[in-house]
Amino acid sequence: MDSKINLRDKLKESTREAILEAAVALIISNPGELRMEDIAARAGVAIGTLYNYFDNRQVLIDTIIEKRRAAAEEYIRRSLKQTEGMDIATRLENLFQTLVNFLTKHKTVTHHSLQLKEIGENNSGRKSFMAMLIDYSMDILQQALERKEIRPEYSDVYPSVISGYLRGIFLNVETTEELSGKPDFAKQLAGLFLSGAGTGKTEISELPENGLNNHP
Amino acid sequence: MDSKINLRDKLKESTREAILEAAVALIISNPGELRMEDIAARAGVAIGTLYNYFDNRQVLIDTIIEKRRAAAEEYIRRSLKQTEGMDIATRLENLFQTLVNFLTKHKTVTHHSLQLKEIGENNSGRKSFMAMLIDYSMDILQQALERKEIRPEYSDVYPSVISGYLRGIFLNVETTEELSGKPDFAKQLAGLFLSGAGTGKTEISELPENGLNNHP
Amino acid sequence: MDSKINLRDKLKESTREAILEAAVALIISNPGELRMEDIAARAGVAIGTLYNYFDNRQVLIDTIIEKRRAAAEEYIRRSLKQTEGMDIATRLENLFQTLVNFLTKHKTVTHHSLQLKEIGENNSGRKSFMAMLIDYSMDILQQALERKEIRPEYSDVYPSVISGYLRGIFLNVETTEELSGKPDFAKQLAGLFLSGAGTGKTEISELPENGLNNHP
Amino acid sequence: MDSKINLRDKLKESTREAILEAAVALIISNPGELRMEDIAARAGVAIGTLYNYFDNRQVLIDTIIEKRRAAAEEYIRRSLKQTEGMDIATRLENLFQTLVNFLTKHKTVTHHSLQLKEIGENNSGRKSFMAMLIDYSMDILQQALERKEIRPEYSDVYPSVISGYLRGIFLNVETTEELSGKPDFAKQLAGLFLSGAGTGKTEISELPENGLNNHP
DNA sequence: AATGAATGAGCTTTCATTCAT
DNA sequence: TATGAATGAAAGCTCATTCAT
Repeated sequence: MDSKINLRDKLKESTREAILEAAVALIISNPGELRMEDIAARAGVAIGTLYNYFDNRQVLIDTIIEKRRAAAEEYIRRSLKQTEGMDIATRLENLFQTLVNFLTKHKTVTHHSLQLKEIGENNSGRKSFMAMLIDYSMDILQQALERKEIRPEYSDVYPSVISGYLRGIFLNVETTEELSGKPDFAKQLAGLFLSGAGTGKTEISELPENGLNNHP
Repeated sequence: MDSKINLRDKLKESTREAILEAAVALIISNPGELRMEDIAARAGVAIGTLYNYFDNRQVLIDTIIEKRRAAAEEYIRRSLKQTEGMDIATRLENLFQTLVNFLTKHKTVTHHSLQLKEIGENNSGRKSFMAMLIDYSMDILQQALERKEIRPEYSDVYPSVISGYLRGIFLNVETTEELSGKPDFAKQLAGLFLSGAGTGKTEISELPENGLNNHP
Repeated sequence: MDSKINLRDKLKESTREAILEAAVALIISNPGELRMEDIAARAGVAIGTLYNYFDNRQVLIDTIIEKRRAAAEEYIRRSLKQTEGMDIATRLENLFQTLVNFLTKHKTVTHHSLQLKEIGENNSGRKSFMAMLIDYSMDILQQALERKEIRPEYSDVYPSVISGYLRGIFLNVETTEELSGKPDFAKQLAGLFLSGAGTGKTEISELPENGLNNHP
Repeated sequence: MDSKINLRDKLKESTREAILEAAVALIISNPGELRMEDIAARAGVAIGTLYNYFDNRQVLIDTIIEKRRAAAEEYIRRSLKQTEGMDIATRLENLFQTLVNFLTKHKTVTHHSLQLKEIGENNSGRKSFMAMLIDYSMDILQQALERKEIRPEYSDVYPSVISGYLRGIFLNVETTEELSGKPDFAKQLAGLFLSGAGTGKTEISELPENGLNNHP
């Protein structure tokens, strides 16, 4: 009787997973549309079954997004632990590389699940995923600032730039068909961030001066 | 007869504009929903009239996005012309500042029009807007490379990083209530890009070496 | 142009009426079920058209009930005015007869529309229809009491008994196929109410004494 | 073996009772809705179990109504036996008082079970309950007629009026919070029925004449 | 006998689009 | 050209009923 219950629970869990997988597959093949009927058909169950596992469409979508986010967080958290206390260059490279690795593995799903229009309607979508990444980044930068590994005069723009880098990685993985071929991508990003692109031929004018006037 | 036709065209054009303006107003007030009936009501015309000017809903949306993109392009093109031939620091700062200015002025509209769910379904949305910006940026970087103002060894990541900076600007404008207050934002971004964040305390390991092993 | 608008309004009104009539017909043929699809089919319009005239199913139903109630009230109010100030026998007979007449005319519809399960959910259903009738009856009895035409010692039960009489009329009309045949029905009701059924052979025991003990 | 079967039957019967009680409880708490799932949950059994005892939902509902009706019949039948052969005043008062007592005890259940929308769909609902009461009343009146205790000229309206009185009692119990307080209610009803409300100030015009003309 | 996950017909409601006036 | 009532496919969701375990 005990094994019977376990078996039933297992079946139940696999139905639930089948539904989620079907939904994910549909999101990938056609993001922006996700009909309950299609999910049911793809999962090989009746429409009513969907509602035995998820109260409504939005809950199903939120579940997918949250699972994805939790997986990403766990993946990244474990990876970043490896470089705890190390220097900024190492940590930054590791962060970038970890994100590349994760996105490469879950490319389309993560990308598309983050594009669902419903995302704007709950708070556990893109914002929290990015927020998590930025939080980790800020921790790293904070430590580096305390260790005087990075220049304090750019503190104001670090958040924007780092979030930009992260988004740049998203974009890069999305648009790059071949996942291989750019093994140094993360290292280069970290290097560029730390050492800058300039060759010294052109000096940056002092910061306090206000530069060009752009026309309205 | 000729002037009559012009007048008629002008009238027609103003109805068209009224429709577009109504749609934009609605997008701002409630992105993610855009009903033809509401657009017609707001524009003060009948639903049928919408279809006299736009074949269908998607065409109307595409028109809004394209207008926005074209306006941005014109704005940015004219601004960048001012720094043609100048040094990379000046040009980059100008590019960033121009984008800040444009986004600040058209904040909500650009932001929301880029969020419409329909965007994912055609190729003339965010991608083309970003693509335009990246194209301009690449021109600037290409010139800088030729002038040896920036380091060639990071060539591979410049596109990602620059698109990251641009996205960082988007994000910054979106989340910053006060448009003033960070007058040096663009200058700092340019400075960070060119001179780097590092203080030299930590050296970047040589590029060709492959760094950390992230767990699968 | 003016006539055009009028024509359109007229058409619109007739569509509205057609929908209501279709719904009423369906209620009669099968009370307890009322599908929007069937209403549309019977009215000869599309489902969407129903929603151009009524926000939702419940509003449509409420409209039917309210129309019926308003018609009844108007009918009864006008009829009762004829006997204002007359003696209780005349007024009571008139009230009963009026109700008989009205129900006979609108038999099934009134009956069935008052049975729709949705009635319990709004306050304008059976309760207000009966309440209206009882109010009118109480006015009549009150006047009779003041004129000493009826006995004050039964005051407590008049409301119950009168509402019972009214319900009895409902039932009688419902179950009587032939509307003719009982022309004296209302007069007899009034007579029975006023003069009682007893022949005097059996006296009613004095009121204050408490009668039989029923088993629990 | 025989006792084993009995035990099994008894167990089965108690499950059956649990289901019916659960359904009744739900009807009371929310008449107009009665979901099989809720009944099962409340009864502490699985949905499938409901179908082991009742072929379908309608049968379950009919069973509840029929049980209620049978209980009422038994209650009333036993009570009326006490006054067999007595005079009309006593018997009528007893009938009314018995109904008051029964309804007071089972107020909500009877009330609500008679409101179920499904009632309209079968013939064993309100009609049969009322029909039973009317049958008993008619027996009483028939005996009174034979004994010349009541006037034969109103014979036609006695059924309607009696059913009206009975309905009046229903209404009175439904709307009266305090069950006590009107100890003479039944007695007064009987008195009013037998002796009439009139004081003689106004005579009822002779019956055969047709009264007022109501407008169509 | 009991279970409860699975079923799917059926229902309400939405809204882009059409077309007669 | 402008109008807006009519359209109806499409979607989300419910719940009585079934049946393998």
